[in-house]
Amino acid sequence: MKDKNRFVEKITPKSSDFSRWYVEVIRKAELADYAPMKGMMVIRPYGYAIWENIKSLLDKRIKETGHKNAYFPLFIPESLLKKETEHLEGFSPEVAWVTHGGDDELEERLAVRPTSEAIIGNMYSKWINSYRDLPVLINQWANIVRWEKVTRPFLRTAEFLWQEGHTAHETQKEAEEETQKMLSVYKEFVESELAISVISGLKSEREKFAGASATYCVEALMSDKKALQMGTSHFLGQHFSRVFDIKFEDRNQKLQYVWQTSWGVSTRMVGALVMAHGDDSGLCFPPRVAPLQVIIVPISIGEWKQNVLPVAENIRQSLDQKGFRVELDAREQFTPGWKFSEWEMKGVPLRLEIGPRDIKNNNAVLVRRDNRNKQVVSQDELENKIQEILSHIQKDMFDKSLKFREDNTHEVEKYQDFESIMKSKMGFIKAFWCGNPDCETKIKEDTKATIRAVVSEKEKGKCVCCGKDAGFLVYFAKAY
RNA sequence: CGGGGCGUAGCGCAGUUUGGUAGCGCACAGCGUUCGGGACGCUGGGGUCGUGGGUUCGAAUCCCACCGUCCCGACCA
Repeated sequence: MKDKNRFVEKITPKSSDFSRWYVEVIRKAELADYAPMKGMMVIRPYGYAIWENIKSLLDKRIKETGHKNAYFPLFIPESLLKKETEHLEGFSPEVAWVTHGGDDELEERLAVRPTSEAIIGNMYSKWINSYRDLPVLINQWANIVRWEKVTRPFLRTAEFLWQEGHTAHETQKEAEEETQKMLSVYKEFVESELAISVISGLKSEREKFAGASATYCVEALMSDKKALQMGTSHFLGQHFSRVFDIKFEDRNQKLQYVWQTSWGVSTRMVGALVMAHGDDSGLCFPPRVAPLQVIIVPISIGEWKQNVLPVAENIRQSLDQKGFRVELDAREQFTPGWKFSEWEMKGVPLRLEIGPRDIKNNNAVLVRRDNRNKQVVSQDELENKIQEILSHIQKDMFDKSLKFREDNTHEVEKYQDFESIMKSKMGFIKAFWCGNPDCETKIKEDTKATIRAVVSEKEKGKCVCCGKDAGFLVYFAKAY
């Protein structure tokens, strides 16, 4: 009887059906819900809080590296988008068009931005005249619409939130350095705040951004051993500046086109947190971005009811004042056990239990979400202990992610091994590639794996596919 | 966008084969007993059966179209 009830409440185990687990945990933890339009979701308060934390931490890093925020229009005239053909061809299948204003048909239809290179390029051509105007270092936080055919909450939705940086520079070298700089900002951000270990590198021609000279990325391995791109940084060369006529007079009084970059990360990050850290009990958030860092569960039995709650509330207040994200779950209709499971499912890093036993001894019990370790702590040293444990959780979660990535990265020389690993173990395959797109295509057709990142172009080896001399060391994986 | 599955109360489902006026568990509300790992009893509220059309005396059930969602392929942050 009790077992049956428990079964109904529980989510599908991650190990038995990853996709189903993913969708269930997102809905049950109230991160997001489906909207009535295809491929669109509502990000609920608990999910949005993670995005807000990501946003404020990343925004700080973006500003520290010299960028300023601005906002450009949601709509882009078709003629502007059409100026760059490669770019348009890359995006046209997924552009949403506005054709009417009120009842009147527009003379020129407007694209709902699938990305903002075109509108920003157009404005930069007005703003940039001299080398003295450079560099231009602008970032915007915005929503993006791409009419995707296959969607999944957070990972690929028709509308998503992101940050897109767009910079213009005097020299190629400076723009290339900017591209690398932002790539490393992303890598450090994902690893230190999201506690997800990533690889970074260059995209192949086939995988790169439409219109870019070079696309770099950070890629992580999710716990089903498929790869997820978590951020991109593009070196755009003078591609867009020629198209949008972004010219400046250089130090020798010659007219030049600017060198550009663009880079972005999106709400996909939230999906990555779910898939990288979650387990059969639900979500598990790293403390740095967790919506709640500490949940206080009072054990208030019988006559202790009057005594436990005030103490719990005092603890909540003092932790709150110290800047911890903390809540007290004082709901009477649920038992402590129920609350334990509930908050574990919602991924709160640390649970604080306080009951009659603890109050007698001036203690509290702290339980970690990531490894369930339990310890009794004196109420007098709660703050320090919690601070310490939270930082341990952050570190341990990253170490676990790093180990997972390393354990699931396979160095392969023979094509036969490549195929069998992709069929069974999955994960990253680190191998040599000759650079021929035909090999890339064959590998994709045979195994569904794609090149996630080129990590070195100077190594010497034999192509895992054709066996010819190869200069590229690359990571392959099945990707989201 | 192709191939397949699903859509019935907030969630999970039964009912559809064989048409006859909608049900179960959980959740929710009230009262009481409980509370250190998903408590229990009694009482109660909640449904245009995804949407629109058709067949029929009568449709959750049969037919058509559309929408949404999930899985597998082709395309992508």
